[in-house]
Amino acid sequence: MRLIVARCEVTYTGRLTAVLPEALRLLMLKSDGSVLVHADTGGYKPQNWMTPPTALEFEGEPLERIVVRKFAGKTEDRLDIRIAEIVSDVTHDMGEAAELEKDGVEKHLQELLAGQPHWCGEGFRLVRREWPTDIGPVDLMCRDEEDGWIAVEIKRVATIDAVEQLTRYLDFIRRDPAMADCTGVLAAQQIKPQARTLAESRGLRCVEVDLMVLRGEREPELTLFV
Amino acid sequence: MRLIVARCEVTYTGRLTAVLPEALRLLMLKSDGSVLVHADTGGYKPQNWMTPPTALEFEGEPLERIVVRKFAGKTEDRLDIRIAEIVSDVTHDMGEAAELEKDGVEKHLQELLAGQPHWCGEGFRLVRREWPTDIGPVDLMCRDEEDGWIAVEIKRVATIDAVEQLTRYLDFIRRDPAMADCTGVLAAQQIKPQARTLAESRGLRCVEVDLMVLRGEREPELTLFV
DNA sequence: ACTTAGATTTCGCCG
DNA sequence: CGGCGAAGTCTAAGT
Repeated sequence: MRLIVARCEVTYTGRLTAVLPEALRLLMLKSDGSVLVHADTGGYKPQNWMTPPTALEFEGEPLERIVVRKFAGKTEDRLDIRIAEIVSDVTHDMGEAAELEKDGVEKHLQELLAGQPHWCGEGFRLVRREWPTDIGPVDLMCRDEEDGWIAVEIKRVATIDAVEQLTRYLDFIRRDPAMADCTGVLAAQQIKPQARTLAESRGLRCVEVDLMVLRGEREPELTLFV
Repeated sequence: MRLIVARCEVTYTGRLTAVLPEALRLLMLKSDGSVLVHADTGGYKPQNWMTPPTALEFEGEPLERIVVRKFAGKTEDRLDIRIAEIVSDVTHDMGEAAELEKDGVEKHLQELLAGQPHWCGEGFRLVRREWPTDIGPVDLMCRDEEDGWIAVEIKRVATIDAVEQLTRYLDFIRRDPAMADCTGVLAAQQIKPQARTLAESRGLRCVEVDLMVLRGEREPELTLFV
């Protein structure tokens, strides 16, 4: 990884046009071809960047210009870095960094709900996970106490997109006469109000689930009015 | 900005739990409180990070541990960096970096079309931008020469999602008897063929607009057959 | 190569 | 402060 601290002006042309006026910034050139331009503020995002694969071109001695090119389809993306002054320029061999181990993403929610489908609805039994349809798999397919079919879409945060997704699945599932009365449940850690509005306007049930409760690490909230 | 190249192990707990095994990485500590952990590969994204506002805690001399805390509502987010070996540790005063000037995003398109709604359709007058519905605001609400209502959805690149979005808005708008005959227009710099097909099958008009023409920097194309 | 869906999405705007 | 939608979203997985 090459780290250059320099006073520079950066121009991006591609999907849009963007110009960064001359200022002191960090240029991060990764060994996979990534180029990131970071300011001292601005948080997570680089001010400008190019994702791999890229072709780099260096001009000047000392360095005066870096051109980063990418051939993405018909249009060429280009990052043009004009360097006015170099404050620091170091290269570190960092080798291979181990992968990130994550826990708590949507997949885990699906695993937990598959094992305890009653959190999706009273008396639900799991038929199978990743129930296939012509347009992709539904997260869970369940049956209720009256043997009715229920397709369950699981999200960490459910937005309107999730409602559309579940609606599409149901459209296809119901084409099978045996499942014409299949209903839908949207299960998520958090359901956005507008997603709930849309879901209920389409007759889809909404269930908010708690990861801690699913893991048995917290008691479910008591129902005050029975 | 403080740049530390170090062999370290990083643990994140918050919205999920993630562990990075010990390896050589770049730690970027920005003056706004951002902390980014970058590997030499992996492109654009940091392997781990925390966005401002944060509280940093340093332990050991030489540095052995950095704890980054964030108080986001009810749950505390925490990044725990355990440093095994420091390869480099430098701080640069980068001052204020000028803002990024972007050009060609959807907002500009909406501003320009709001000022010249006739590009969306003959004789259109703007009623308001960001017309509210129960499921979110429509980009433009217009009336035509016969005082008919038209909802306009604006996109940089219109895909099927944009058609679905406009359809949803119309479903809700038309529930008001006074607007039951509201029609829809999809306006975009580029309309994908499948989006156009779906839109027209639903009776929605499609308009491709040219940013240069809207700005008056280019003459509109002549209509060959009048 | 293209499409789809997830993401600790992040970010900005408007209520 | 929360909700919503755009983003040069990025990225990984499936086709």
